[in-house]
Amino acid sequence: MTETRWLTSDEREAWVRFAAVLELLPGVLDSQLQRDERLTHFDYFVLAMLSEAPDRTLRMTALATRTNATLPRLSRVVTRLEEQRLVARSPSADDRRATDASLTDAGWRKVVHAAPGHVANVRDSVIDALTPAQVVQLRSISDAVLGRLDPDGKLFASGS
Amino acid sequence: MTETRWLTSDEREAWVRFAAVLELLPGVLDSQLQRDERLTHFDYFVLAMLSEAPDRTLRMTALATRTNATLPRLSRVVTRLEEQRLVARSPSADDRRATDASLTDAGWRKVVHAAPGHVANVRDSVIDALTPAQVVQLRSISDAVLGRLDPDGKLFASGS
DNA sequence: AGCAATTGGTTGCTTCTACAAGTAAACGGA
DNA sequence: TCCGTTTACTTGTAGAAGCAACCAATTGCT
Repeated sequence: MTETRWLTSDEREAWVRFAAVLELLPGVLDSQLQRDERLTHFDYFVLAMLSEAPDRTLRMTALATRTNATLPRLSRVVTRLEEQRLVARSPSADDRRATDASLTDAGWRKVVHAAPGHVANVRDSVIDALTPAQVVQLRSISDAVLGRLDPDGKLFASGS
Repeated sequence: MTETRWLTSDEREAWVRFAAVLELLPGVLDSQLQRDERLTHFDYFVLAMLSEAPDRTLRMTALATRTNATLPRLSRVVTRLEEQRLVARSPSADDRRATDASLTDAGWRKVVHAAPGHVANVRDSVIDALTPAQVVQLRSISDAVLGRLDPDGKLFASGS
């Protein structure tokens, strides 16, 4: 164990505030969608990823990668969404181990209905609080951090 | 409902990446502490807040505010930490409804032991991925967002 | 003083997530 | 071709978080 490099005061101030955002923002995102659409943010994200995929269909593993979920987690979420008839499972044609998840018409309507409120919330909570320059900075910063968190860039098969 | 203001491409790129960070970072923070110290990040933060307080003691409500937790959540976490003898509860002197939470000596040693690894992880995952300029930008951005998430600034009684 | 409303905290219940184990299909040598 | 290994997914189980209901102490109004 080498000598600890403590944070400088600039670093500490940035980190403390960023950590607070990290703690608060997920709750804000979740509660708007929960209140207005009875969806968690993760549910919404799953539906949104499917809505952008060819045929509105993805294999479970691919969907798990895009949403950064573990497979067990995704499996349960898809089960729940399936019970609500927003998503349908079907065995994959080319690999009988695999399962495809597809957005149903009802699921598509749900995403379309939910998107405006969600976007408004994202604007309200984050984007509109920033200057255009800060938006660009946030992108670079997030890129840099993602480089550490997700070195293989698995999370970004598509631009989303 | 007025016309939806969709995100511009700059905004979308920033948001998608930031959302990914939001999804990944908590897990990274948690697992290092879990693995090395058997603490969640939230546990650690509770202990850290106590360690900085006068007499290493805070009222439950004050501690909940500083850690941005609901009181039910904090109550259970403190129960758990109490079982591990890291924290002790005592009835407050001036208000018999209130409860003070104090760091025990073992709790203090735990924080001191855990801090270097945690700081190293924060450096590794975030700070060292950024230029000094970006660290400053991150602070401003977080401040701006916090202004929306936490308009009353409850979260920042102390600088932490 | 006496009662209603508020504040401080804990607990019951339900939902969500993670980890680990289990099943089934597919691949890859000997 | 047969068997061991890997891949794809599901399920059992246990830990954590939120909401709402709850009790106890305090404050404020009359």
